[in-house]
Amino acid sequence: MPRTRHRFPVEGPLDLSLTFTCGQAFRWRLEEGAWSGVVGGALWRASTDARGLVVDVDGADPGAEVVHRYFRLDQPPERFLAQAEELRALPGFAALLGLRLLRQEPWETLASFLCSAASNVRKISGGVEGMAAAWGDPVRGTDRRAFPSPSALAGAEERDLRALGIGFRAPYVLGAARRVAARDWSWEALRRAPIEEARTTLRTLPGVGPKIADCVLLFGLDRLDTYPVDRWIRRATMELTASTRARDEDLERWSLRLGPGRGYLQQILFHLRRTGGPLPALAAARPVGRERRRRSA
DNA sequence: CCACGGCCTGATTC
DNA sequence: AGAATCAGGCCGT
Repeated sequence: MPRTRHRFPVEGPLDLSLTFTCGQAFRWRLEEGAWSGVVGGALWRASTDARGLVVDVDGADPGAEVVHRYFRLDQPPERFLAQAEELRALPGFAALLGLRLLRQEPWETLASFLCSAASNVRKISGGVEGMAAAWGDPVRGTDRRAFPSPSALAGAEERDLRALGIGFRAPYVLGAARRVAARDWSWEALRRAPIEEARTTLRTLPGVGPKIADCVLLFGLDRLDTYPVDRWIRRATMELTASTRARDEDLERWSLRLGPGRGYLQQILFHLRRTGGPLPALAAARPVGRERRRRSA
């Protein structure tokens, strides 16, 4: 079986464990000391050594450039911190800079996050892996399968999807697969569209609201100028700004100050809040949204 | 515009 | 133990 080894020097910290388990991707697992995951039609095995990142590919090799881009090695973390001096100083923040935002395939990202509503990483992974097992093409030389195409999934029966444990999300995945498989759907157009237009288009898909639309843009369409507001980010941002009555929309507007790389910061804040508990208010904190006016004396 | 309950299901909590 | 309760939302009312 074909196997290709790619090596890359890495600028800045890289923490594969954090990167694969932080909840942006769902098909990576630790096996025999290396992280292995299916990307496209091949099995990748990733590890680090003193010289940087090592990726062994089983199956059709996509080429070094594709692997390099997948790991976003062209954009080291430092690049995203220019407008986030205050966040850098948060306890525990610096240790998370090894988290890298992957560039994933948009359809797989969409299907995965459709399964994320009121769920958790473990359960989402089960659903995603189950879809691959049932409708994906085998990866030669391995026991795993590629994530199925929209048209492959569009032909599935809802009960078979439900059998994977994704529950009420099954019709969303099916409906979205059918729409995306249609001729008039274009991921490339979405990549180039103004951000609001892209969000609006994504939200026409069943099961896609503001949060999932932003996740697809952030993780699947290389749009780091998004700030998906979920439960955890809501809490984190409210605490950072000392707010009590902010709407998601207000929190998102606040995030604009974090700059065009705010999506990366969002993922770090997500992990920080989820694993570390409440965050301290920033020095310059000012409540956002519909706070009651302080009565003047 | 806002608030609320329902939705599958499995893990955690009481 | 067996019954609530809760999860990285969305949708309809």
